[in-house]
Amino acid sequence: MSQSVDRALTLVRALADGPKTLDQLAERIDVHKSTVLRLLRSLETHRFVQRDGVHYYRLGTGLFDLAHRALEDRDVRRLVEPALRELNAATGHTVHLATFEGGEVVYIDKYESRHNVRMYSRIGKRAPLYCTAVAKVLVAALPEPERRRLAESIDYVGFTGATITSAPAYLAELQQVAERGYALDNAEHEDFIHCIAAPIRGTGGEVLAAMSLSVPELVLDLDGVLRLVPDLLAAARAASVECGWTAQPPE
Amino acid sequence: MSQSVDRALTLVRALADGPKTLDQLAERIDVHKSTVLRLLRSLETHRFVQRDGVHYYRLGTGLFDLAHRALEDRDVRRLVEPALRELNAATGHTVHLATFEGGEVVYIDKYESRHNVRMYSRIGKRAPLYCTAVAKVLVAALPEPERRRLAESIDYVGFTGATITSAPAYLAELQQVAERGYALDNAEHEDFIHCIAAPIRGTGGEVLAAMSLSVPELVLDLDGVLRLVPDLLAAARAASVECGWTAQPPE
DNA sequence: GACCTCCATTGCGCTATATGCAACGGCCAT
DNA sequence: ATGGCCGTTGCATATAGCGCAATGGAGGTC
Repeated sequence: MSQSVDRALTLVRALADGPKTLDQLAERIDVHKSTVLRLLRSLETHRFVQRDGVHYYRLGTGLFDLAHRALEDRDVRRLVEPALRELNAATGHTVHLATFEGGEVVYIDKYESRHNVRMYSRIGKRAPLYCTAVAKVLVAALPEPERRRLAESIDYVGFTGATITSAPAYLAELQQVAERGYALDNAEHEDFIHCIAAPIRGTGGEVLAAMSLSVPELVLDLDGVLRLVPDLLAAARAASVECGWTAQPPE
Repeated sequence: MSQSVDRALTLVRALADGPKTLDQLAERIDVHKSTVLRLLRSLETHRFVQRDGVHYYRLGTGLFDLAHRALEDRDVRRLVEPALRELNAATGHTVHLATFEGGEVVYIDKYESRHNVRMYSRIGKRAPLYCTAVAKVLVAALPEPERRRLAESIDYVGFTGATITSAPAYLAELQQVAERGYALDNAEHEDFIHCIAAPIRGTGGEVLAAMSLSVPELVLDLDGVLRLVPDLLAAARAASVECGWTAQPPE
C-alpha cells in the first residue's frame, strides 16, 4: 500500500465536503503542511483539485470530467435513458437507475420528481441492499448461494419501523421479488417514501440494471404507487429491448 | 511533487477510457506490475478503482459519488435547477449551465434536448473559451485586463468556418456580449449548431454562472433561435433572483 | 507609508517508504 | 495430471517523500 497515495486520496475526500485551507488539510491527515502542499501539487497537475482563491483548495474539474465520462461510457445507461425519461415524464415521479457491481448497488442515473421533493439519493451513491427496491431486484437476480452469502454478511440497521432486519426475512423477500418480477420498498428506508423497482435485462436475459419509481406518501399512497407497477414494468421491458433482450417464451 | 500520487492518478485517468488489465496499466506508466498492484490497492481502498472480473480493473463508484456530491453542494447549481428545467421543458432544447473557475469554463449541469440529438458536451467537460456562448458570457464578465490576458493566452483553433481565431476579434466579440447582455455561438464550435447564453447573477450583481440553449440547425434556424433570446433572458433572470440578485435601476 | 505578522513556499538532510526482482502459488486449459 | 500464465508476496535497496527551519511575499495595522 502506498502511503502518499492514501494520503492524497484522503485529501480529495476531505475536499468533497467543501473547500479547505492548507492547515485544515494538514491537520486532517496529520502531516506537515509542506507535505500537504506537495501532495496537492500532484493532485492539481491532474486537475483533481484546484485553488479556490488564495487560501483555499477545492475539488478540481478533472474529477467531474472523469466521473461523467466513465458514467457516459456505460452502455446500459445510454441505452436505457429514453425509457427512464419517458417514465419520468409520464408519471412525474423520481426515477432511478442502479447497477450491481463489486458487491454494492449504485445509482447511476436519476430523474427528479416534478413535485418538489428532495430524496436522499444521488448518482454515485450506494443503495443499502436490504431496504431499497432497486437493490432487492438486483440481489434477487443473483444465484442463490451468492444471495445467501450477501444476506448473511449484511449489518442490518432499522432505518424505519418497516425495515427488514434479518437475513432470513431478507432472503424470503428476495424470493418473492424474484417470483413476482418487481420489488417494493414499503417505507423501509425512508419514512413515507414508497418505491417500486423492476429489472432491466440484456441479450441473454441476464439482469443488467434496475429501474425504480420513488413516491412520497404525501403525493400518492401505497395503493396508488402499486397501480403504477404496470407502467414501470412496461418501461423496464422497453429498456430491456434496447439492451438486446428478446422475450423468450417460458418452456 | 509526489511520484506515486502522480502514477496513481495517471492510472485513474487511463481507466477512464475503459477497464484495463494489470499489464496494460503497468505498461502505461512504465513500472513493474507489482508496483501497479500496490497503487491499485490504495485506489481500491478509497473506492476510486474496483476490480471488474478477474483480470480487469475499472473506475470505482467512489469517484462518481465524490463528483456528484461536490456538484450537488454547489449552491448555484441547486438554486438554478428549477429555472433550467423549466427552460428545457418550455423549449425542448438542450440547456447547459457553466461556471468559470481556475481560468476554465466548465459545464456543471445539462438538460438534454427532447429531439434526439447528441451534443459534444458533458457535465465536467471544459468549454473552449472562444467559441462557446457560455464561455463568452463568463469571460465577458471579467475585468478588462483579465479578459485581455486570457484572450492573448488562447491557442485559437478553427473548429468551423465561423470560429473566431484571433485575440482582437475575440475581445471585440466579448465587448459586444457585455453590452448586449447575451452571447451567441453561430456554429463556431460545431457546424450547424447554434447556441445562445446569458449570465446568472448573484447578490452583488456579479456573474456566478451562465446558462445556454443549444439548437441544431436541422431543428430550428438561426432566426428561430434568436427569437428564443427573450425566453433565455427571462429564465436567467429568474435564476438570478434565486441566487439573491435584485434588479438595480441603472443610476 | 513603513513596519509587522502571517502563511505559502523551498532547500536540505535523514529516514521511511515505495520499488523492482525473483520466487511462490492458484487457476485454467490442454 | 501437468504445464503455463498471471496475480501476489518477501526482501533488500535506493529513492523519493518527509519534517524542519529559513525565506519571501502579501496583506493588514498603526
